Amino acid sequence: MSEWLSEHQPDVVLIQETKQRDATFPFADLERRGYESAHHGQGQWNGVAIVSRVGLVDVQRGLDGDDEARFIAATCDGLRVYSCYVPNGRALDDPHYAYKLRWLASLGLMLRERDQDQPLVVGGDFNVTRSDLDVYDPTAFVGATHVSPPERSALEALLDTGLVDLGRTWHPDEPAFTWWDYRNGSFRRGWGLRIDYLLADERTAQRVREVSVDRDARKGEKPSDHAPVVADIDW
DNA sequence: ATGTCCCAACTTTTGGGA
Repeated sequence: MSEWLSEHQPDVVLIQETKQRDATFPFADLERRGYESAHHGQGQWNGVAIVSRVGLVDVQRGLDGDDEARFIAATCDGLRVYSCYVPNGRALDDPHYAYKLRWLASLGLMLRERDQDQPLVVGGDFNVTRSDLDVYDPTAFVGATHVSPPERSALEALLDTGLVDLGRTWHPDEPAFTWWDYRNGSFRRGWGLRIDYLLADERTAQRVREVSVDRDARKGEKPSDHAPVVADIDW
């Protein structure tokens, strides 16, 4: 993480699956590097954070009615940012899948009720593909989560509140995968999914210069199974 | 198509979650 910060010099970072309590989050290390942090931790699972070197105020932890650490919001230099870790769902007949749909609906309600004049970037691990272009082999996902119509509709409903999918807008024809399973040599074989998004309001989207997926971060020693989605915004 | 990784625990192996 700190190597990645040094190399890329981001102003704001949205992190998911920190998998720790607030007490162990490296606030001090990040501060030495010039970054303020807000963390909403839980323990072994979940955990979300926002790290910023351009200010960090008005922190909101948790989604209304949710008791898991999957949402944190803050304002960084006038830009409102959400860091979201959408429930995985596990299987279509698992209670966790119903929880996933409820969670997405709850985020959708919050987005519908927001101040539309407030510049906003909603980012994170959504655990949903928007379309089959986001899936390395749709036949391998028949009957699985991450591709089902209810999830995709729920994701589309978020965009319908006036948000732009920056990754797909800047890369309309290539998969731009963001996640590869640790198993099966999936990364080497190109078996990925695009499930991580940066969604911006239309005015902010117009100020975006470049969007990329940092695939290099998926290589090397003990990588995350996700690669960061990076947006360069002319702020 | 299920080959990894990590963590917790009634811990030295197993189960669960991603």
